[in-house]
Parts: sequence; structure tokens; C-alpha cells
Amino acid sequence: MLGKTTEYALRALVYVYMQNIKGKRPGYKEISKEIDSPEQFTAKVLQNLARAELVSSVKGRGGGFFFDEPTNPITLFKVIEAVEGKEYFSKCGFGLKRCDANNPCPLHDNYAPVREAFYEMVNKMTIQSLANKINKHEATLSRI
Amino acid sequence: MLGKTTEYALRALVYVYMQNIKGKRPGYKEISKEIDSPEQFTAKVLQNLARAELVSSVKGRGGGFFFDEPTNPITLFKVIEAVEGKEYFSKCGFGLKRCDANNPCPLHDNYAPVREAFYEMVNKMTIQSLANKINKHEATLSRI
DNA sequence: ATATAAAAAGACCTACATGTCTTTTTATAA
DNA sequence: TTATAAAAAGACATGTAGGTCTTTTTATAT
Repeated sequence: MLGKTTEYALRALVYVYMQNIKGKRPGYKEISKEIDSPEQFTAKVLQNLARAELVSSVKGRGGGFFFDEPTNPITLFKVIEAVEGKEYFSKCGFGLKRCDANNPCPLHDNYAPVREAFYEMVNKMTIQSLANKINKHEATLSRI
Repeated sequence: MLGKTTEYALRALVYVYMQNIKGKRPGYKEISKEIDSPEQFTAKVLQNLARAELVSSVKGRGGGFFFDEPTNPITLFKVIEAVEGKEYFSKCGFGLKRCDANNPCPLHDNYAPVREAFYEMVNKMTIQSLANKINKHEATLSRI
């Protein structure tokens, strides 16, 4: 359902947060190696996330990516919105230009609750909560 | 969530079924006009659906698209599978190669029920049930 | 038989997501 | 103050979904 770019973004931010907790600021080379993503493309994705102010970065020796306020939770929704665009959760599943409760497509009534469940899930889950699961060994970031 | 190609496929099949009920076999020109999709591309999508045996066609004068056994319901799942590929409902939402209940990604537990709800929905809904909603004026096929 | 109207087929094109390479900028260590 | 290590930036390349055009095949009406 999500594009590869969004997958890289999520994995990268989770890794950055996990390293930040340890007092480190990883660079894109380290990040891409750890999350198994294309190096240069990952750098670009992180640049875009930095521009969208979802993560911070410092250039130069000892630089890297980090969260300015690690306690300020970043929902997956914010990441999806930044990468996939604002319409991701609003466009009609049947492809109609105008589709709402008043003028529904034949999928509308059944599709809406599914999309709503997805929406609520990504608004509940955060980069921090994903990282915590990994730290508690309840989940993994590795692709092996 | 679904690609444009799948949207065209669903709208086209619903239209074909609605015309079949009236004893007609619409061609791709008529279909694309009615569902507001690109003519030649719609022809291709319908050819692929015919190859996948989700719809039948006859060439030549008076030809067009139709369902061999209109009473045999076609789930949206079958259409999605044919257009998007078999992995659509199985690939990991976090991008991990191996991700299951035993070796979960940090999204897994929360993502699985959302995907399951989508899966059940598209297995319950059929081309016929969508068409019936339109015939009962409970929904519309038009993009206006 | 022939003309016609339709789908089938396949070459080609376009836009965008994905990915790579090179150069520039900048912060810090030495 | 110079060298270095890092991100930023942007040009370039590739892959794939989406879309168009032309030719071929075939069923049917005449």
C-alpha cells in the first residue's frame, strides 16, 4: 500500500531515533547500510524529510541526522503525508473525482471504514513507538 | 491504495455487467466513454482481464465484452490480484523481506488487521454487488 | 465473396517513482 | 588556517505504470 520511498523514510527515521537515544547522530551512509536501502537515494529522502522539518541535520565533520526534540512524537501519518502527498487518505478508491457520503461510488460505504482504520493506525503509531518495540525485542528492523 | 489501472478495470467490469443485464455487449469505445477512462488503454486493460478469464469478448461486427456466466460472482479481490499482482495483500508494509508473526516488523501487529479488513472487504464485494448498488440508485459510476 | 466493425496485438511514447553520480557547502578537528 | 568529513544540491540514469498509435485478425452483415 505504501511506496518504497515511504518505507525507506520510516525505517530511516526509526534508526535515527534509536541511535539518538544512544547519543549518536548517524549519517546517511550508516543509515542506508543498517536499513538496507540505496545510499544516495536514502540521502535524498532524508533531505526531503529535513526540509519538511520531520528530522534535523548538521553538516560537516561529526554531522548527521537527529531529532531536535526527541520527546515530540512523530506519527507515521506525518511521514506518509510528507512522502506520498496530502491526498493519500482522501482520494476515492474507485477513482471517482467527486465521491462522498452524499454522492458515493459503489465502493464508498465499504471502503471508508477500511481507510479510516488505516488512518487511525498511522496516527496512533509513531517513530518512537516503533523504535521502542525494537528495543524491547518485540520486532526487528533487519531485512534478513 | 489501488492503482489507476485497477480503478479502470473495476469501473469497466461494472459497466459491462450492467449492459449485459440489458442484453447488450459493449465495446471498449463505449465503455471508456461511459466510465471516463482513456480509450486505448482501457482496451488493453480489458484484453488482460479477458486473458485472465475474468471477462469474455467476441471480435467482429456486433462484438464486445460480456460475462459468460453472469451469475458467477467476480470478487474485487480477483480483479485486484489480476491487475496488481499476487503479492498485493501479502507484502510487508514496512518493506522487510521476511516479516510474519514470528519475525515481525514493528508495524506488523497493527498493520495486519487493517490489511485483513481490506482483504475481507474485497472478498465480500463483487462486480455484481457494485452494479446492483448503482441500479438501486444507492451509488454512482459517473465521475462528474 | 466482400466489406465492415469489432477486438487483439504489439510497437511506441510519456510521466513519474526510483536510483546514481558529481560538485558544492559547511562544520569541526588538527 | 587547512584538511577533512559530513550533508546539500542538482544533474543524470533507469524502471515501471500509464497511455497512444498502427496493424492484424476475425466474426458477421450484405
